Amino acid sequence: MTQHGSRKSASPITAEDVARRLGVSQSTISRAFSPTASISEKTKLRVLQTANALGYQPNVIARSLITRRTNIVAIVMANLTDPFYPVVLDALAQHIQSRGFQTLLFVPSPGQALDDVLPTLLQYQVDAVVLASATVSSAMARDCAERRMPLVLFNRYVPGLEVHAVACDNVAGGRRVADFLVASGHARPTFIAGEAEATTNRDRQRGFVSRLSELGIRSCLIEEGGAYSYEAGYDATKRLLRQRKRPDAIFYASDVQAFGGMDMLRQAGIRIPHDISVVGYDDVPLAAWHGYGLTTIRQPIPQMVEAAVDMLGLGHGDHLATAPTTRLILGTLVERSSTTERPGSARSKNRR
Amino acid sequence: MTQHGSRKSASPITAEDVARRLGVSQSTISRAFSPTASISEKTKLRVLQTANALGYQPNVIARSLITRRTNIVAIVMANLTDPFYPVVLDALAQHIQSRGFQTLLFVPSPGQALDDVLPTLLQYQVDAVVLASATVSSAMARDCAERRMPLVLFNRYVPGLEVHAVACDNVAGGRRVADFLVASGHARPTFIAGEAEATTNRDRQRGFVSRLSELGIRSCLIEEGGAYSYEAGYDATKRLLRQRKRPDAIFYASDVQAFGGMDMLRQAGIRIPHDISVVGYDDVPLAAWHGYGLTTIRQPIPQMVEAAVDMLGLGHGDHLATAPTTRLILGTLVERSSTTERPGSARSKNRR
DNA sequence: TTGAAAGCGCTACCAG
DNA sequence: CTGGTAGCGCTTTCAA
Repeated sequence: MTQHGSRKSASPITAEDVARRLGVSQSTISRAFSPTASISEKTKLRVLQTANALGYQPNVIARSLITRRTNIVAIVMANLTDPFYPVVLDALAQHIQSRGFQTLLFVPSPGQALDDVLPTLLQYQVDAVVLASATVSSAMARDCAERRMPLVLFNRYVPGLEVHAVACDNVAGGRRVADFLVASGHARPTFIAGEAEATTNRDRQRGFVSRLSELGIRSCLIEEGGAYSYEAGYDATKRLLRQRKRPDAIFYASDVQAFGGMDMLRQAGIRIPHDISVVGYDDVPLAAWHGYGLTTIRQPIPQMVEAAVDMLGLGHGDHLATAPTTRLILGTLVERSSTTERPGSARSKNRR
Repeated sequence: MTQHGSRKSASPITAEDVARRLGVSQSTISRAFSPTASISEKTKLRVLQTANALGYQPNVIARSLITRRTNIVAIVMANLTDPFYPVVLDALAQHIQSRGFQTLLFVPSPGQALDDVLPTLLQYQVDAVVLASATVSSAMARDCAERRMPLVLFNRYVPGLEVHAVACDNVAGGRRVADFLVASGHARPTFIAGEAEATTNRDRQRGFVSRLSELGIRSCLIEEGGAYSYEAGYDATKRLLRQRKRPDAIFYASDVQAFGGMDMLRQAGIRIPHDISVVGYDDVPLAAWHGYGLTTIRQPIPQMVEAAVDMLGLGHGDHLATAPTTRLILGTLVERSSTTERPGSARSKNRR
């Protein structure tokens, strides 16, 4: 239908070209592509028609120079090899696109500090930034605030800092797991931690331990994991098994670690859930696979993504209006085959 | 060290601001940020210093308007939930960044045609496009060529079309698996296909079947998978097991399918590799996990990514010089615990 | 409703 | 080496 071609031009067609062809002013071309501009339906049609015939499309880069909005949102995300983040990225990118924005992805290289990447993104005049990797220093947060640059932390937050953030309610998640394990009759639960510094890790641990304590279990064993990774889960579990007293349940700070742990347990001849129940956190797609059937806390990615994008206040400048807040969203426990009732359990019903 | 701040300006600092402050021309500021421009070391230092003090950074959007290069590469990628692509994206993005470019990520929504997204990307004046999702129509390829827009297909190609493409040599990969399985004494191999239309799938099947045939096995069973997914592998395997004669080896068109298949086989009480050997394709990180230990063809992602980025000819315009070519890169077989020697095997050595 | 003109922030060319 | 000047392609006044 459209017939581009013929022109072997390296330099693309401009509004000027279309204008000349139609014998109208260049402004008229511009107006034809602006929904709010006042232009007669008739000329608008003529313009769009020949624009299409010539293969003309407005140069949004040039536009952004005057409108001061690029319609680009930056996403900073490392950990792409962790199965959790691709799901987040997929949801984020699609959500952003559906609002008419594009996604500039930044993947920090291993040693790269965030302080390096933010200036680069700012140079690109992005309209907003989502940080799903590392956190932000107070200096950078201030910088962004001064530049009126919407910034939201995803799945992390900085306690004392005035920054928008959205995360799963990890404390509540940890508590939920404690409730669940105790209710199903577990007496010697263990927590295997993840990335030591991460708020996610700390909150999950804190919620878990404190709730256990409230329920009368004060001796929760804690094994450091060191990282949110398969190997970390595997190794930590190996270390754990050297202890004299074996736990009857293990709560891993993340699903990937749980997978490593489950593989380790099975190698050691320990049956799941018969000998040890296993619980993870995230509910990555893998958790539902038959090979694992992992009971876990589901991070409500759709809601989290929606909240994050809302906070950016794309389009209207209402981001500026709202004071920086941390939105915590409740996860839900998804019960699968990696956990079971222990004798003496308070619950009598069987499930699923 | 740097002291931004003080200015509560919503409008960012421009080169003009810095110039005024220093009592020099705006051109001088520009030159200080251009490596090739001729400017005395002394004034350059002065400029950079006060620029830094004022928090000034060149607006690359404005720059790109005149240089006609945005230093942005677009990546189109769906399938983010397939464990293979995040690894690719990670490598691609980092590689692109290391060359001083940024990545504009486009994730097509489920039903969205590629014909929709390309115009959008072109509006953003990206310097190049990597297509790692779907393929390109000849009309679009022509469009890109006319606009001198470097375009490379990743992990796919269009047979009759003049477009740059890089992919694993899937035919060779399929043949390699055939060689391996026959050499290790397998007599009744089966292929479980993936996404029917994908060149990757077809090539793997073709290489596998043709090589088997050369080796004297003409009766290779083929089961349609329909998709590169865990469920597809699981279901296809279930169907397969209803056949009267059970295979002694299954080659899945992709790792994810193999995982689904392995879980199915185990549920059916079939031992891997004792009863059936399993081979996948991709070598996603998961394949190395203890729970699967999948023998598979490793896609050489680093080389593929490097080749792709080279083909884009970022920076110098040498993309235009080279005629569109399809670069196929050899994968390697990674042997793990999902395969074993069968009695009567030509190979006598045991392994790992 | 339309056209002319003034920039958005920058690079690039031209003199000096 | 530096300062002026002319745009890059577009949006947006301001008149007509």
